[in-house]
Amino acid sequence: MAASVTPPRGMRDFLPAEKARREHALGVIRGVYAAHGFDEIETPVMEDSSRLHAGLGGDNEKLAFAVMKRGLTPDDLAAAAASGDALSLADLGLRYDLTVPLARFYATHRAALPPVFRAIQIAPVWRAERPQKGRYRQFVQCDIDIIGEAGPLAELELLTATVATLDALDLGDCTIRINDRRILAGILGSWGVPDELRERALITIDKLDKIGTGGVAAELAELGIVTGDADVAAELEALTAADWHLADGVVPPPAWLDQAAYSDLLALRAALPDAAIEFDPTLVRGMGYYTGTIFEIAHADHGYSLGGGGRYDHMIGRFLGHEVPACGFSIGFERIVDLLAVSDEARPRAVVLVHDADAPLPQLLALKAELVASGTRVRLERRVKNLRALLDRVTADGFDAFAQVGPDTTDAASLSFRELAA
RNA sequence: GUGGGUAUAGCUCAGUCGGUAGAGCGCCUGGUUGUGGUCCAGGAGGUCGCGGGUUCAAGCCCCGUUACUCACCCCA
Repeated sequence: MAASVTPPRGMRDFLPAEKARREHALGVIRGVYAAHGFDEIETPVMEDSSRLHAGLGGDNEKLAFAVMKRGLTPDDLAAAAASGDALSLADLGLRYDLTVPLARFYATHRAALPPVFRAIQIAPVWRAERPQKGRYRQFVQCDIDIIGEAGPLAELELLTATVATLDALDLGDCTIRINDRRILAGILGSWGVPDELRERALITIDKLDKIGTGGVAAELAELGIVTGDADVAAELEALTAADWHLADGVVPPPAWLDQAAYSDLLALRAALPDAAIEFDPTLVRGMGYYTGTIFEIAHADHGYSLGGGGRYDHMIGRFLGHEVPACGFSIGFERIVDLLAVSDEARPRAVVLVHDADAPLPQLLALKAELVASGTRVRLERRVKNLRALLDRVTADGFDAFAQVGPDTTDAASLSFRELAA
């Protein structure tokens, strides 16, 4: 078997059934997002290499696919080899998320955009990771972002639209975990964690559900992140055991709790009483650019998240020169598409016309044209020895009925359709 | 980047103690069957992922390698 015909590692072809399923889901997501007042945009799959490596992507920057400059000379190669900087051979790269391109897009087009811009981006991104279940090297993200709104209205609209989308997709048992970077900063501050170690500390805290409070405390100590006499394990224990239902809060509030941030989260929760939203003071998001609220979609049946987002008030300033507040929420399309029940959406009747190999082409085309004109989806199939295999296949492909075309068939009315059992 | 598993026909997979390659489905041909969703017979199709080694003999044992896959790290 020739190995050369497989798609690139971690990237996939989609057969008709799977493609249809994906497009259906995308249609639902687009529809809900649009109904909530967001406008879809598109940006190139590549960005300048320097922009992708500006320190905004966290670890994802290391996973970026680079695109080599055209017309490289042996001198260029030698210089790169001498400096050990392979990235100097690249001037472009494939985007590893949709947020960095959006910030660049906004900086470019702000004059043509409303003061508060609500964007939809549904597009593939690329990361050179080792593929595994639920993880690919090319995958689609469905982002909504609100740029130019500093207040909680942005968070509320994003949460509302996302919850409505998950609902419309009929994904059972989803919970949205929320936290605020300011709260995390408060915890780290109370432990005396120096600024330069905070990102690393957050990564460790993020493992809480896997390695437990003791494990996190041990790792923090091991890495030299917490050196003082703070009893990290005990505090984490108390913090995870506390009843955080965002109703009245914990009384009395812990000393490290950022009251302003916490009040904001309480307000969000109160404004969306029907949504399954849970405050989790240990929720961390990998991206370094978040500045305030952070969200993550958890599903009861899966260890990984189905999406996430948060507020990133300083990123656009990196491109624009002055600060513009922004907040976004992303659904990981690949991770939800497999969870969807196959929906029997209303679709046009689809029929198969089985004809003999020597059937006159004008007859077939006329029959097909007549049915197509009436709004029916039509597939022509040449008769085969074993009809069952053919009928099973077209049934699986979603066709509803079939008819045999004979010499006496003059128009669609003279066809005798038999329903295909689903 | 670190581990484990897998690799045999177009597809899904058997292949015993090492003895020259098998099944089902699909495909082709002929027949059968009320314009036929049935059944019967026959046929085509395989460098056993790739490269070494051991052996009289390797799909099977050993070493290497590649791909796929699952998990870790990290992430959606």
